[in-house]
Amino acid sequence: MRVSKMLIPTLREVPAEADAISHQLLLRSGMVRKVAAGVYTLLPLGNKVVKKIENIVREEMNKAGGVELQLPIIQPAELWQESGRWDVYGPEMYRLKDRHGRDFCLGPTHEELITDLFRQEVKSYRQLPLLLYQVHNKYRDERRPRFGLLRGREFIMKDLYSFDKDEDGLEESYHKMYDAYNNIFSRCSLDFRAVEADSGAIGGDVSHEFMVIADTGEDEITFCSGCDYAANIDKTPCHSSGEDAAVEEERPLEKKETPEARTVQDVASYLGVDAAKVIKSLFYNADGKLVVVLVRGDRLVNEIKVKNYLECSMLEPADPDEMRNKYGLPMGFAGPVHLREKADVTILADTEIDNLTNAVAGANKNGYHFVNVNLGRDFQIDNYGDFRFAQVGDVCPCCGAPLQVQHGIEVGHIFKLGTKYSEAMEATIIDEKGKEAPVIMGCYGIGVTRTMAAAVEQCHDQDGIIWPSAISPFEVVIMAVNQRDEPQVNCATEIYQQLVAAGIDVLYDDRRERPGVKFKDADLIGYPARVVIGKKAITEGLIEVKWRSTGEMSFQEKGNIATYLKDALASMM
RNA sequence: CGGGGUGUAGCGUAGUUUGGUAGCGCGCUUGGUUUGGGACCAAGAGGUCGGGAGUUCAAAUCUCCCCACCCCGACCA
Repeated sequence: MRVSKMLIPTLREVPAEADAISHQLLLRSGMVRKVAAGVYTLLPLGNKVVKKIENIVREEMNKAGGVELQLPIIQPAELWQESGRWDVYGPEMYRLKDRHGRDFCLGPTHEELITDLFRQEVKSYRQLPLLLYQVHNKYRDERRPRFGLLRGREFIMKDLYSFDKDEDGLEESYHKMYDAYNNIFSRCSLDFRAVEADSGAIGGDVSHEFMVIADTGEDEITFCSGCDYAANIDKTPCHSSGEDAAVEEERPLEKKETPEARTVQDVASYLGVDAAKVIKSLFYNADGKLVVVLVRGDRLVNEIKVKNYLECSMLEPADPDEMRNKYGLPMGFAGPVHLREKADVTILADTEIDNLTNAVAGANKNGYHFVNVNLGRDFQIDNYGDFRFAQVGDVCPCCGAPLQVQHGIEVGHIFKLGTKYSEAMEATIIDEKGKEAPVIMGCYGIGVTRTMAAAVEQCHDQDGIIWPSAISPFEVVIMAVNQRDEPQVNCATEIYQQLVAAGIDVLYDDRRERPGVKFKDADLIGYPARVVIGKKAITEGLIEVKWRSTGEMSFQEKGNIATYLKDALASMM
């Protein structure tokens, strides 16, 4: 392909709307353009990257026994009503009506459609296992699309659904996908990690996320320095570190004035104590019931753990006005002591609260805190539990070694669904004994466009993108220093044709631009290899090759160039 | 949805406080010179100043309403 026939609108300056580095570079390198918030056009180069990722995904899915099909984007409401998700999904789902007033949605996901297809077409265990997948657009009206392609409202996803006759079959399908996902992201040359994850609203008990490691990632993951353990921080269990506070004699409860000290930090510094000595009391509305969660002042409440413990469908911070007006509990000064006298409230305490002696807690009076608060003597709780977020240095739940924390971008997520959808939608199969039972399902997603953006987040420098060769829009860019110099042009054309013939994905920058412009664009776009035809090529038959990732430059014999590039690129895969 | 911010040519921006009829850099077009890291000279084209209403002799600038986009939070298979 020649640049003169492409559309590669590179930008010299960073568009003001882009903050995330991948967003900036994808715009500047002429790969994508924004159409609306979270909606993007893939320009030729961006489209090519997407196709390369999709092909890797397809190859690995097919290798694992997957079969590709394509489900519609427009989906009838009836199927969603059947699964119960029409009412549950909320405003994130794009809903529309046809001319007859019938309800439809733009598919945010495809469990309903695949389950519907399955129940109509598959009846017998003999047809299982079945792994069906598609690579298609998904639509989610995110409250806040952000970071360019990392969180869009329209995006490309590969989703595969597994159908098995029993748990063992599901286990096998799940492992096939787990392995395939590892292969996919390895082939994309990404630094990633598979981590245990919360299965969330989709249901099921086992779930893994595939995280591309990047400081800018929205997710946090914990991993062990001593063993293989790795998990989403939402899911990481916290065990007591064993470092019980030094045994201290309980001192008498005392109320102290702490004007304007609302945050743990304020209170701790005002009273001159460590934040870990303060009991943080966070009030929640859990399906309409008031709940307070107590954690140490230096800890954060993990609302997912609270929600899972309470088995409630809604958990949100209690309304400060209601707290004050209805119960007389002032925000910032509320605490567990004498709390029950004021409100009917469930009191949950993180396990670490048990270790506190002579702690500090809000006095439920504006401008006051209690000091020397002791559990049992001064307040009671309903239950202990693990309600906090893990932190760096916490003990690994598997081996006890200290945990590390990194940020990541979720590019893949695999779930065991079980019978959630097959039961709701009566997708059953006949087993060996002639008995009818709901089919056992799993679902496995990869965000394709997100993977492209994640790769850029991870692979770039101050000059631009550094594509891993497997997903680069082209493997090699070739150019003449002077596109008006006939010998150079002839030589460049000749080598370009050689490379094409050798099966290398090569782009010829045949623009009559000055070399600096073409060099800058090559660096910005990030082709793995750059071939330059200069004077030396004409006088000595030596061709310059420069590698984007290392900056390494060398001269190759004109006759060897295709072989050299082919070998070098192969060794990078 | 709450908080904050920004909308001026394709991109980046000045001008807004203190109202006087829009400027700069890059890019684009034409001609010429140049050709190993975003060239130079000359001549040009390109703007409903996000939209609407209002105040005023006069609005990019002041007032009100709306919209879009970005950031933080909440939310999220």
